[in-house]
Amino acid sequence: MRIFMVYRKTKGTEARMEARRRLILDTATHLFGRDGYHATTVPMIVAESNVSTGSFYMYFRNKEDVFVAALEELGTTISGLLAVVRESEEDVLMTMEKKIEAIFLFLAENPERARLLIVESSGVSPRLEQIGRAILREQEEHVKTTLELDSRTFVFEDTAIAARCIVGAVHESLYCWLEEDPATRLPAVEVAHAVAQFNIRAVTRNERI
Amino acid sequence: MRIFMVYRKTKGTEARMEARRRLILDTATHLFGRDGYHATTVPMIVAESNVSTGSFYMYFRNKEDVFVAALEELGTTISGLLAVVRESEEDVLMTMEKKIEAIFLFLAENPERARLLIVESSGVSPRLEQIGRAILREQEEHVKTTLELDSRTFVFEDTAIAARCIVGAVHESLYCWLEEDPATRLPAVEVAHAVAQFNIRAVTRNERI
Amino acid sequence: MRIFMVYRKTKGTEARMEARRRLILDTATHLFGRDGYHATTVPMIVAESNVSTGSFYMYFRNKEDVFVAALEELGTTISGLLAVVRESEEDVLMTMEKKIEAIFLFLAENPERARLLIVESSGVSPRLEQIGRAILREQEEHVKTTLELDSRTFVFEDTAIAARCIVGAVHESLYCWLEEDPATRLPAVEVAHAVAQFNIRAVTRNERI
Amino acid sequence: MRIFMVYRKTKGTEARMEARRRLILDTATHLFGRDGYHATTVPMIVAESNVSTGSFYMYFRNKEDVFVAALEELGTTISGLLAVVRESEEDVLMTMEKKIEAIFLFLAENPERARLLIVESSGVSPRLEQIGRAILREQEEHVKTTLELDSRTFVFEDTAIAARCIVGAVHESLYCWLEEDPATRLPAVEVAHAVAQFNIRAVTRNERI
DNA sequence: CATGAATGAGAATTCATTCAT
DNA sequence: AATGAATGAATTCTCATTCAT
Repeated sequence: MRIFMVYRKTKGTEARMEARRRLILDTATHLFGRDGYHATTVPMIVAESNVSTGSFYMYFRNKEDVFVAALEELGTTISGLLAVVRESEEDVLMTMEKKIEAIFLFLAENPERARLLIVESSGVSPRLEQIGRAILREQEEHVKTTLELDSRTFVFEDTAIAARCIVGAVHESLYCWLEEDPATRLPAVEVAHAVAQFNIRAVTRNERI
Repeated sequence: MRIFMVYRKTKGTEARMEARRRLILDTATHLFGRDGYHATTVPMIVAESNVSTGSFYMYFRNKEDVFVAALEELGTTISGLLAVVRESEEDVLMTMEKKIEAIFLFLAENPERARLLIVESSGVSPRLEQIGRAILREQEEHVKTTLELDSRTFVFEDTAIAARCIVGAVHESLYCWLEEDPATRLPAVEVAHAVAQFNIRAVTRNERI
Repeated sequence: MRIFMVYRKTKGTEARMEARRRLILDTATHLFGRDGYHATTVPMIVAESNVSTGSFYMYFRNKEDVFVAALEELGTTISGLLAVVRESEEDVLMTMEKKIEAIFLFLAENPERARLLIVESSGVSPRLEQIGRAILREQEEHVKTTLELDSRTFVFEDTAIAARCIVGAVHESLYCWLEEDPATRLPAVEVAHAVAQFNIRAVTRNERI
Repeated sequence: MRIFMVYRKTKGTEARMEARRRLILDTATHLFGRDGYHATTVPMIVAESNVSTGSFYMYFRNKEDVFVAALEELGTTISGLLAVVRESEEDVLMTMEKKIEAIFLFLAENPERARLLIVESSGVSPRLEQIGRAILREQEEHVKTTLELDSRTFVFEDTAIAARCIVGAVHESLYCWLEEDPATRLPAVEVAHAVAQFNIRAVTRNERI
C-alpha cells in the first residue's frame, strides 16, 4: 500500500462530489428506464458512470436507493411542471387542458422516465411502489384541486374519482402511444390534445363542444 | 399360458394430472399476486402446493411459464366477462356501462389478479409485458368496438384514444380503490358506477345527464 | 384402475423381452456413441426406444448398467474378431498384421463404438473405466501372446510394453483418422496397413522390409 | 486545504490476484486430475482453495473455463518440454528418443496431469475435447517434424501416421504404467526408454539394434 | 475520499430413479 | 410385466454489498 498526499481545495471537492452523484444518478436513471430495475445491475451503473463500486455505495445506500432518488427527482420534475401550469393559466378549463397535456407531453418526450414511472416502479418492492404511487397521487391531487376550483365548469360530482380517471387515462394512452411505431403514430401534441378533450368532456357540460 | 394384469391409464390419471396442474397454477397465481413475481420463488410455489420441484417442472417449463399461464388465464376470464356483456345488452350505452363495471368489479373482487395484471406483469420480462399488454389491448378493442356500434350515441371522434382512456381510467381508479382502507372506502359497485359515468360522459352528448 | 386379463404364450413373452432388451441396448449404444455418456439421458434412450421408463429399469439396473452392457458387448465383439484371426492365420507375422488391421478396421467401420471405447468409457466412473480398460488390456494380451509365439520373428524384448505400444498406436491413429474429413482422408484399409507395418517394424528385425 | 490519502493499486494487489488465480487453478487441476471433471464440483474447488464462490467466478467464467485453463497450461508445459529437447540435441535419433522419454516421464511424474490429458479431457464437451486433442496433435507435429529432419535415419514413409502411432504408444504405455502397482512396477525411466526404443525401431533401419 | 477484489446467500433447473397403478 | 407421473438431491451461477488497502 502506498499513500499519496493530495492537496485539494475544499470547494472543488464538494462540487466534484455533487457532480459524481449526478453522474451516477443520471446513468442509473437512464439504465433503469431503458432496461428496467432488475436487468440493471450495480456493476452496469458503475461501469457506465466510470465510477468505482465503492463510490457508488458512498453516494447511495443501495441499489434501491438510486431508484428512489431517480423516482423522487421525476416526481419533483412533474410537480414543477404542473405548478407552472396552475400559476400561468387563468381559465380553469384551460388550466385543466394544459395540465393534462403537460403530463402527457413530458412523458412522451422522456420515454425512459415514463417507463420508470409507469412500468418499473411497480413490482420491485413495496417502498418503490409507494414512491411511484405517490407521484401519481400527487398528479391526481393537482387535477382534483383544479376540478374543485370551479363547480360551475366542472360538474362531475366525485372529483376524487374523476381525478383518478383522468390520470389513468393519460398514462394509459401515453403508454399505448409509446408502444406505437414512431414512424407512423400521430404526433404527441395531437394525442395529448385528444386525451385532454376526452377528459374535459367527462367532467364538464358538453354543450360547448 | 400365463395371466398378466395390464394396468391402463384410466381417466383418473388424467384428471389427477389436470388437478395437479391447477393446484400449482392456482398457488402460483396466488403467490404472484400477493408477493410479486420476483419475491415468489419456485421453492415457495412448490412448498405451498405440496408438490415436488420435479413436478413443477413437469407441468411448466419454468417460472416465467407459470406466470404466463396465470396471465393468459386471466386474459381469457376477462375476455369471457366482456363477451357475456356484449351478448346480453341491447342498449349500446348500457353495454358500455356494463363493460366498464364488469372489468372494475371483477378486478375489485380479485385483487390478486388485479395486481398480476396491473403491477406484476410489467418490468419482469418483455415476454410477460407483452402478454399483460395484450390483455389491456383486448379490453381496449372491446371498448373501441362498442364505441363504434352507434356513432349517434358515441360522438367522440378518435375511438382508439377514447378506448385507451377508458381502460386507463378504469384500471387507475381500481388500483386507487384497492389501496384504500377496505373498512372506509366506498363500495366497489358505487365506484364502478361512477367510473362508468365518467367515461360515458366523455364519449357521449351529455344532455341526458 | 382397471385390470385386464391378458393370456399370452410364455414363449412369445420371453422372446419379446429379449427383443426389448436388445432394442434398449442398441438405442443406448447408439446414443452413447453419438452424444456421449453424460449428454445421453435416460428419457432420451426411453423415448428413442419407444419404451417406458419403468421398462428401462426392468431390463437394466441403472444408466451406468446399460453402458456397461454396451461396453461388454463391444469387448466380446472385439475378442471374437481377434480370436478369429488367431485361428485362421499360420504365419505369426501375418497373424500380427491381421490383428492390428482387424482392430483398426472394425473401429473405423463402427465409429460410434470407437467413441464408446476410446472416449466415453473414461472419465465417467471408475467402474466404467475399468471395463473400458479391460477391453484394451485384453487386446494387449492378444497382441502380447502373439508376440511371444515366435521369439525368432519378434525380437523386441519387453513384450508387455510392446503390446501396449501397439494397441496405443492403433487407437490413436484410428482416432486421428476418424477426426479427418471423410471426403479427403486415406481409405481405412491403407491406414490400417501402414499402422500394422509401423508396429511390425518395431518388434521385428527389419531386414525384410 | 485538505489532505486526502489516495490508495493506489500497487504491485501487491496484482500479485495477490495472480496468486489467487493460481491457487484456484492449481486446486482445480488437482481435483480434476484426481476425481475427474464431473465428480469435481465448483463448491469442492472453492472449499479446497479457501476461496468464495464469487471469487471463483471472478477469475473464471465457469467450471469448463478452469478446465480449459488447466488443459492449456498443460499443453504449454509439454510444448516447452519438447522445445527444450529440440534445441539441445544434435543427433536426430537422440532427439527422438529424448522427446518420447520427455513426454513419458513428465506425465509419469505428474499423474494427475496425465489423467487430465488422457482421460478427463474427452467425453465432457466438444470444446474440451478439441483442446485435449490439440495438445496431442501438437505432440504429433513435434514428432513428425523430427521424423522429417533426416530421411536417411527415419525411413518410415508416412510420417504423419508414424507420429500418431508414436504418441499413441507413449500415452497408452504410460497409462498402463500408471495403473500398475507403484510398489512393483518398473521404474518410469526404464519404461520410457523401452517405449522410445520400440518407436525408434519402428521408424529406423534396425541394423544398429 | 476512492477503489475494486472478495464475499456468499440464494435462485433456477435437471435428471436418475422409484412406485402406485 | 408395463407404465409414466412423481420425486428431490444436487449443481451451476449471479449480484448486491462489504471492507482492506
